[in-house]
Amino acid sequence: MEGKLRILIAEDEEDLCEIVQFNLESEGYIVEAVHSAEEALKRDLASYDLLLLDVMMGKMSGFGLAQRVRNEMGLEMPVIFLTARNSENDLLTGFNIGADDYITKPFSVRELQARVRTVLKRSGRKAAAEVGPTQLLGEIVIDHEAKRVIIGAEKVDLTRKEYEIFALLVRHPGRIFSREEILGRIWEDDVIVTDRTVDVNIARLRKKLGDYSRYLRNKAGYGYYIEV
Amino acid sequence: MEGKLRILIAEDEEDLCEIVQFNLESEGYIVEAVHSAEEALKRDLASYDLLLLDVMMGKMSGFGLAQRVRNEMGLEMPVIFLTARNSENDLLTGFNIGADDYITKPFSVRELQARVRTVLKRSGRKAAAEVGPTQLLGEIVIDHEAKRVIIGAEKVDLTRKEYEIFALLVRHPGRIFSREEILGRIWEDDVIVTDRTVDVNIARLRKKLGDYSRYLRNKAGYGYYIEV
DNA sequence: TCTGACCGTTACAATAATGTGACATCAATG
DNA sequence: CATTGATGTCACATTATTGTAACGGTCAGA
Repeated sequence: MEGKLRILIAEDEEDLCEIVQFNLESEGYIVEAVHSAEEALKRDLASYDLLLLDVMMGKMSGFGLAQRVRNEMGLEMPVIFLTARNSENDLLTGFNIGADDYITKPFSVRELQARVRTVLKRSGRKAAAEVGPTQLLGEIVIDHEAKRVIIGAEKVDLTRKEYEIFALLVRHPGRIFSREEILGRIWEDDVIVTDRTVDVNIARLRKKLGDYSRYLRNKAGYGYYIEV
Repeated sequence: MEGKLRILIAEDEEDLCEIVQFNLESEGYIVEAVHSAEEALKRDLASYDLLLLDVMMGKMSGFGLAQRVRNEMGLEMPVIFLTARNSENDLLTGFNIGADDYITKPFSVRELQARVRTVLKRSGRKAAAEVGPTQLLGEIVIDHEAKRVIIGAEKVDLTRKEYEIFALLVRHPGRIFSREEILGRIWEDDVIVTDRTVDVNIARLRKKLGDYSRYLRNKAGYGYYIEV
C-alpha cells in the first residue's frame, strides 16, 4: 500500500545496533542507526515510523529524547524502549510520553521483530502522525488529532495535503522549504507533480488560515516558511 | 465519575509504571500508581477494581501485600502479579495466595491489556476496557455489557466488529483513526484484510445507528472519527 | 445437512481532494 | 521605474477516496 517503513534506532552499543539493524533490514524495514540522543535530534524524526530508543545513552536518555519528540516537537510516534534488565536504579522517571512498548536487554531477535511488528501495526504506521492534541503557532492551534486548525473559536478543517504542508512548516519555524523539498517530503516518491502544485496548496491553506496566513510566508526564489 | 474502572499499580520501577499507566489510561481506565507496598496500604484499596502488584518491591513484596489485602482486610479483588521471568518460586506462592493472574516481565503492553480485560471480566466487574457499564455519546448509549447501542427506546445489537470499532472511536472522541490503525487495534495480528473492510464495517455500523450515524464521520485521506 | 448470522471482498457510483494552465500581481534588480 | 522572473489565484479537468450494494465463504447451532 505504501513504501517501506523507516525505523530509527538510537543505541550507544554499536554492536547491538548492528545486530538489530541487520535483522530488521532483513525483515524489509529501512533502518538507520545513531549512537546518541543528540545525534538522533539532528535527524528529521518525523520521517520515521518507529523509534527504538536505548534508555541509557550518554547525557540524554532515551526517555529524555522521547519526551522532546512528543512534547516539544509535537510528534506522536511509536516508541519502543530498550532497557537493561538489572539497572533499575538508572532508569529515569517522570516521562509522560506515549511509549508503546519496551523490551529488556538482552532480548532475542525474534522477540524484537514481533514487538516491532505489533507496535507498527497498532500505530497505524501512517506518515508520522502527530499528537498534541495541539501545537501552537502564535494564536493558531493545530489539532493534530482532528487534522485541523483552530483560530480563535473557528475550527477549520484541513485536507491532507494542506495539513501536512502546514505541519511540516510549523515544525521548523523560520526554516525555508523549497518547493522541491516540500514535494519530496509530502508527496509519494513515484508521483510526479509540478512545483506549482505546492503554490496552489499553499494558497488554499492560506485562505483557510484567514488573517493568520500572514505567518505563512514566501521568500522569492527560495520557498515557503513560517515567520518566527 | 461514572463507571470507569479503577486500577492501582504498585511497582517500584517507575518507568515501567509510567508505561503501564499511560497505556491503560488510554484504554479508558483510571490508573493510579505507587512505588511500594507500604504506599499502597495508605490507599483505600477497596476502592479499586484491580491491583497490579510487582512481586519484588522493597521490604514488602507484592505477595505480602496481596495476602494482607485478602486475609486481614478481607477484600476479594482481582490481582495481577508482575514478576521477573526466572523467579519460579514466586509464581507458586502467588497462586497459593489466589492470584488471579500473573504476567512476567518484560511483557508487551498489548499482552497486559488483554490480561487486564480478561481478569476484570472474570471477576464480575463489568467487562472490558470499554466498560461503562454504559458510555454516552450524545443521545446514544453504548451498553458495553450487552454489546449494543440504545438509541432512544430502540435497542440495536452490534456485531463484534461493529461494537469494537464503535467503542474504539467513542473512547477517543474527535481523534481520527486511520484504517490501518483500526485494523491494527481490532483485528488479530496475523490476519490480513483489506483496509476497505473497515469501510464496509463502518457502513454496517452506520446503518444500525440510523440518524445518529451523523456522529460517526469520515475525513477524506485520514480515516474515521466521532464528531465532538 | 441446513440455516442464518457474520464478515471479507469486489465493483461501481458518488463525493472530495488535488493538479494544471492561464493570467493577474508582486518583488527584485539594474 | 521598467523589466523579468517569481508568485498568487481562478476555473476546470483529473484523480483519489469513500459509500454502498451484492456476492460468497465460514461457522455454529438447529
